[in-house]
Amino acid sequence: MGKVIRSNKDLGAAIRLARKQQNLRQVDVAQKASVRQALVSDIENGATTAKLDTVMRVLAALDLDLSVVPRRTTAFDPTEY
Amino acid sequence: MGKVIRSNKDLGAAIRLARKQQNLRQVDVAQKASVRQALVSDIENGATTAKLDTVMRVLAALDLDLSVVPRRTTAFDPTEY
DNA sequence: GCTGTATATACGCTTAGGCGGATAATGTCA
DNA sequence: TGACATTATCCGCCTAAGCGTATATACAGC
Repeated sequence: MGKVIRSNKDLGAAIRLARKQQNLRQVDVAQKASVRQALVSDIENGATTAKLDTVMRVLAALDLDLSVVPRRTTAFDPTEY
Repeated sequence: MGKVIRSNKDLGAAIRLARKQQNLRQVDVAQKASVRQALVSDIENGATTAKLDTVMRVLAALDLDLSVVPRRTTAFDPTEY
């Protein structure tokens, strides 16, 4: 299911993708999350390792959730795809 | 699957649970994550809104991953439990 | 009780996140 | 190409995350 995040780059990519899919501008997301447009830009570009707090607000603005999942060491499982 | 995180409290609980299940001390996790024991304590108690960066390191130390998932608005689905 | 182990707090310090505000690039389209 | 919309950067500033170190509780087991 969800996209695994292991770096700020990963997070930025996931956020940008979700934002595009919803046809939103950085300003829109920023407003919903109560942050500046500049910060959304930074996060999407992986330019800052934001605070968890901030990340969750931005994700919420995109109707996304953060989730903790066991790190998979198992082999590729085709039934999951 | 994974546990949804919407606050630092949620995160702390998830981390503490995982740590206990692996019979690890805060010191052990701290070392693996290259942070102080005191910080692990703070995070587990939701006392600080840590940086995403730090959170990921701690989770990695517990063989956990952070994941972005769509926020579920759907009704309760018994097949998932 | 006492002793060792684990977790929670404290203090001063450095670093970096996020702000307001503005501006520079970049894209887009008529 | 010009006008507009969107995104990327920059400034100074303030706050808090995280550090090192140390200590204070809490939690065992004997």
